[in-house]
Amino acid sequence: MAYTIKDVAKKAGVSIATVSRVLNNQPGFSEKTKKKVQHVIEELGYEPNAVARGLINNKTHTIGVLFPELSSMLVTDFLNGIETMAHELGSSVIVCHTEADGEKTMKYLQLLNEKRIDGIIFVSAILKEEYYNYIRKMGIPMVLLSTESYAYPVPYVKVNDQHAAYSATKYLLNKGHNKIGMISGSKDDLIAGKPRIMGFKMALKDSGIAFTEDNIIYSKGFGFQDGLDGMEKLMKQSPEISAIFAASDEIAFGALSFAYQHGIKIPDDVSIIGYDNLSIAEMAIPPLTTVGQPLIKMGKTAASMLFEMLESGNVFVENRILPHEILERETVREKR
Amino acid sequence: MAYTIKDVAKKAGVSIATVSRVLNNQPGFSEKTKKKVQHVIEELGYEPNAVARGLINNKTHTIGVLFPELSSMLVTDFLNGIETMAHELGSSVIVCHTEADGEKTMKYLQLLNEKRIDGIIFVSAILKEEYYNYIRKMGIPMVLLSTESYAYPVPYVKVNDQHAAYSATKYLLNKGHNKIGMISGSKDDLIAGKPRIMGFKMALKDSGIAFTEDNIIYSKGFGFQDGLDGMEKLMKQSPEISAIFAASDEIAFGALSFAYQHGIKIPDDVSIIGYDNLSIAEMAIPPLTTVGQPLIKMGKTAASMLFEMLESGNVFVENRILPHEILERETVREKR
DNA sequence: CTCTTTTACGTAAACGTTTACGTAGAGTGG
DNA sequence: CCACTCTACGTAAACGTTTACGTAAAAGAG
Repeated sequence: MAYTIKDVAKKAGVSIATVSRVLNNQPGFSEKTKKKVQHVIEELGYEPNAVARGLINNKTHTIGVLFPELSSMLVTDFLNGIETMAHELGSSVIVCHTEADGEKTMKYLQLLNEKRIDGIIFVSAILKEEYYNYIRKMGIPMVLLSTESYAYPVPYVKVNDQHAAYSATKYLLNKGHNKIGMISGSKDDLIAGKPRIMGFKMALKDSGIAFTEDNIIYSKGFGFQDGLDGMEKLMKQSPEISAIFAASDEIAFGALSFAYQHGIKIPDDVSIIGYDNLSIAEMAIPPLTTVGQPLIKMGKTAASMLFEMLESGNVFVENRILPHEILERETVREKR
Repeated sequence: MAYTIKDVAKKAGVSIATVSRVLNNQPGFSEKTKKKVQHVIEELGYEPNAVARGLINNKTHTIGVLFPELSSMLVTDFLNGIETMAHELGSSVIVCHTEADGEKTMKYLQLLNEKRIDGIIFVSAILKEEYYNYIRKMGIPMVLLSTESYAYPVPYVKVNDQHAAYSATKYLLNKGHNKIGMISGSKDDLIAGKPRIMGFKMALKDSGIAFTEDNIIYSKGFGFQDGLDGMEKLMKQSPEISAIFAASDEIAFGALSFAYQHGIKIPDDVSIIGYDNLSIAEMAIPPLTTVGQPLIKMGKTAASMLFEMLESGNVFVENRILPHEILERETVREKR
């Protein structure tokens, strides 16, 4: 069994209170006893028990992160950012993947509650009433990452999807394209679906280009297969378009693949711009032009916000809208 | 503040011992009091404090996972498997990314020790003496994932890299190629580097093909850039080869990209087989033929092993060599 | 030199559980 | 109806810390 504070106290010939004080740098000990205690600690290799500390301090220095899925490539970077910042601030991260399943999510929340974690980061999913109420009862701070809640006052960090989509579309317009299509995610998705569609439409409108429903494909999700299918439909439905805005990089990969399989040259025949800037975007063939979210930074920011709330005791903190940027690579070409 | 067992006891008119007994289904209470207690629990929404439980039971139902980096695409699937199995078995997962930094790793180990986690999964990195000794002192079980230790008796789960590399090479040979190159990782990497090189050489030898050092490029790591550079060197150095074994999928992507940029047709001019079967392998252009590791399954297996050790109290458990498989897609072609 | 303040501790309670032990009452066998 | 065994509890200690409170000695003020 590992040594306890008692062992240290006994060996150093002081009380456990004194040991605790030097451990936590609280006033009330002389330089001499400090040296003595530290020496014993060193000698025994004593390390304090965070569980016992957690019990009395009501603080576990652990936060929970809920992802809908661990397979999406977005989460890697988010997690990376969160973990880096959390560790920097002295906390550990427990990951949970809910598979976008309400029941599973509630089970996880219960587990996290029992573990008495300090805070929650909720990623890329809709914050249902049930979740919100439960977390509220837990009485710990929460921040949303890459999602937001219209119903509840929960701070979030995101990019402005509508602006970003607007930028992407505008970028294509500026390259001389005027027949532009979009492969969007679900139009019922209020977080990642609708705003991007809105941004797309708005950019067209602002450029005086008529929008027709034929130019947009609504897929179910934001995955590779959706891109593959979406591209097929779009090409059939609107063969005249010369550029496409894909609502995610994975969709763009699907579109790229379909194009490759059917002899459509990218960007010669049609230009494609993606959304996300996943690490593999630059590995694509050809390297994918995309509007990038600062994924790692977003993760870091979410973690910082959480710790800010933790320290200040505030239940709310300012939302953060991080800037997107367009990464010009090789899937978009000026229209001749 | 959340309710405690005392609140439940008082409200139910029993002692805390009784509440604890019904919570843990230990004998010593009547059906009637059980109902009564459960009713109060329901009513208050009481949930036990896992921290207090951890303190007295010396078990936190939490395991730690150490990754060298969270950005590699392998970890997503590993983590997915680990988290799924751990959760199934009632434990949470704390992720740590050590950035392959010894000092950082030790810091993490110390943190995990203080948190009194139940076990450790150590992924894709060399188990240094320092780490091993420390974990040993912690007195908790550990399993290695996608790595192994020659120096210490630690159970691991892996695929047989040498066999897998042999299979990959053999696959190319069977397609009629006899000038085969390899872009390997570091030859000093005893886990992922050397065995794959050995398998490659052995397959050539068994087919009676002379091996020349010109046909192999030793890169530093297993990333995209390594593939890009490696392909360039290889093409310059040995233009006669018709097929390439890439020691990782990311390397293969790099090679694919270089080929694309320089008008080398894959698989018409040269065939490529990768290693890993990352989820993006099938999104490549063209879809990447590769020898696949069952990544998620490996993660699950590692977690199962850890829990087996935890339950049985054994310090050791059988190693698991999981089968690899060749995924035939479109980057390898029969040689005319 | 005396009185007060400060310093440097020690003692013990508290955090929320589990569990060994004790005990009163019910049930059982003869 | 007695002796015994169960059953169904309650009491209190323990897990490893932190911290409020008490106190003796040292330091400082006059």
